[in-house]
Amino acid sequence: MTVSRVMNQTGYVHPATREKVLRVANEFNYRRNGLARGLKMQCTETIGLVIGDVANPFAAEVIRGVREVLTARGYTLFVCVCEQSIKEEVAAFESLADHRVDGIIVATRASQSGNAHLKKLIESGVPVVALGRDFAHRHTDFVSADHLKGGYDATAHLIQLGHKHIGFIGTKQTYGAGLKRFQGYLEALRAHRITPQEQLIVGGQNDADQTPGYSTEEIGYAGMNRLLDLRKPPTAIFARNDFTALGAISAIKQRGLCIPQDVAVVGFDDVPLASHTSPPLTTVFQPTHEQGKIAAEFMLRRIEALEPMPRAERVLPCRLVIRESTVAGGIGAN
Amino acid sequence: MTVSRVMNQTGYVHPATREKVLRVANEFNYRRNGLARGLKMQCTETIGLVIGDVANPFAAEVIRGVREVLTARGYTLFVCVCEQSIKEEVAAFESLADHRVDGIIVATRASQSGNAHLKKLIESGVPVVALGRDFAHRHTDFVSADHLKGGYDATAHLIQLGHKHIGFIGTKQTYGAGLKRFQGYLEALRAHRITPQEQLIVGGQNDADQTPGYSTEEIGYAGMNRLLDLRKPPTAIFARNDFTALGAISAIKQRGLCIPQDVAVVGFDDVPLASHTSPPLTTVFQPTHEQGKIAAEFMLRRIEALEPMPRAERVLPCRLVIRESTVAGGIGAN
DNA sequence: CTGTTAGCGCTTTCAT
DNA sequence: ATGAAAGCGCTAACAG
Repeated sequence: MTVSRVMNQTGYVHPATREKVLRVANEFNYRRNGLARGLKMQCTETIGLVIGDVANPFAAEVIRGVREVLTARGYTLFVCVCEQSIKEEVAAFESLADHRVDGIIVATRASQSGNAHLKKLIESGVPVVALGRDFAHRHTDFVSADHLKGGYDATAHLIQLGHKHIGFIGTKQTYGAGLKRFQGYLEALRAHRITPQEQLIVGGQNDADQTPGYSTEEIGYAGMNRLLDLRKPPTAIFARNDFTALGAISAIKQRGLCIPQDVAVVGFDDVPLASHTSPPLTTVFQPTHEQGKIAAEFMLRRIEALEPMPRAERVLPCRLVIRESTVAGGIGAN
Repeated sequence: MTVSRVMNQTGYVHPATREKVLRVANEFNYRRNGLARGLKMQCTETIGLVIGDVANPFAAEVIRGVREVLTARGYTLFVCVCEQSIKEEVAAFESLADHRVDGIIVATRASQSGNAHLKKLIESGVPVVALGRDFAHRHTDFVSADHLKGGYDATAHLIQLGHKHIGFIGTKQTYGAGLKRFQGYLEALRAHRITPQEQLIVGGQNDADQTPGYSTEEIGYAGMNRLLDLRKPPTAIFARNDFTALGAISAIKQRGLCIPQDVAVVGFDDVPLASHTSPPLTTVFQPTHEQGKIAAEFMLRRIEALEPMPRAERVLPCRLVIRESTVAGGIGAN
């Protein structure tokens, strides 16, 4: 008991006794048992973050934002990665819940079974915040960027430059940010009286419930080649994310075509690399770090509220960043 | 007790009772308490991975490799990220140890204070495996790529192409992979009777004990500009990693110089993007995924051994990947 | 086949 | 200023 008082710096302990305790503790490499503590206290001061693809800069930024807020408040973040399948995502939920984290921030792509499981989790009393992922629940906060508007703006930008034949590259999805961006693309076309054309839309097969991963360079490269093989290839491309855009750029250059003169390209995310490609990539910036911070704040508020709180929502605006991959004349264009 | 038997599928339980238990458990959203279980069992079937910079593809690959092995054996991986400071790294160690993970894989950059803390951890009985990080301890396994030889090979490749004036770009370090690569650079120069020149070596200041982060495009870009401003700029560059190399490429192109004719560039890591840059980047591949797998295997072996095991070491070979940033003629060169 | 006892290491409360 | 008792939820070992 005295040891407990010394370790937690709580209650009165004789200075000499404290010294002795600390000395002996150090000598025997004593370390308090967080399991026993958590068991007694009914909280672990620990938050879990479930994320799909750590390779994506998006993940890194989210983690940074979340951590920034959590560590400042004395919480520890445990990140669970699940890139292979929904099964692993569910396993991550189970693990975190088993180990009694105080809350779970979910930043994976939504899916039927994932959502179902999440709902059970919430009903068993675990505070949950959804980040950039469709999930509606009365007791779950939600933060995301406005992917729909971002997709719309990117496409409208191309249209305003005079393009009418605009392709879309990216894994087809039934959920999530990718779908929203695609919908933005469709809406922008329709708003400008351009009929979307099936053959201008390419990407992986519809495997949303199988692979939580992101669209890659490979998909961009392969997709672009498919588009360039058309009798009437597009004069502009909206790629679902920057990596896919880079793959597309690679394919375009390989055919000796010029960007943006022959084909203009827009990406999404504004990864650090986007300003260093040649030509620098026009893209849509999303405030990832900010999303992480807000998710963490939502979570802490939820935990520290004694009673179940109503849902909080926050959708942050994206911002079109125009570079030389759509508008010629910059130094970096070639 | 009967509930415990049902949940763990151990011992004999009457089928009817089992049914009833499961039904009620489901109804009340029962979930076993991992804290209590861990407290009793003295193990949590959980491994911690401490990593510095998740933004780096290296991290993603390590995680994939580690996870692959751990999940197959029923362990859960908790990733702790610490990008800001050694202080955060130490906090991550503390947290993981407090929560009684069964072992800790450390993949941050080595540092004085980090190492000291790690030593205490090991002495308190936590199994530790070091990945790609200098750390010598009798009871700690070690796995890494051969960064020294990789750096040597990259530099030797440039020398064999006829270059004598070869620059190095990357944060200066006193520990870790970056230092090894730099040493490889120096050794290769000396082996070919070229005297290293101070002004050809650029990078951030020596802040190894402060920022566990990696060398970035910004450093590459700024460093390259510094080198190009010299009266006699280098004809070839070895960059500490691919991102730094990309920054350098960006700077070179911006001056209207050609790669590899005016300046040849070699990176390190072979990130997925390296084959998609223009020109495609010559770089040194390191088997990151493999390192993750081996680290996890070492860890499990160590955990499952009843007695303290002697140190195991494994240094994996790197492989030079020659592309058009050093040898002209490829399609992607421009 | 099921229940009882004890104890994992901690903290809250109450006594000294 | 320190200690004793009780209990957090679980499981190993032993009854029944």
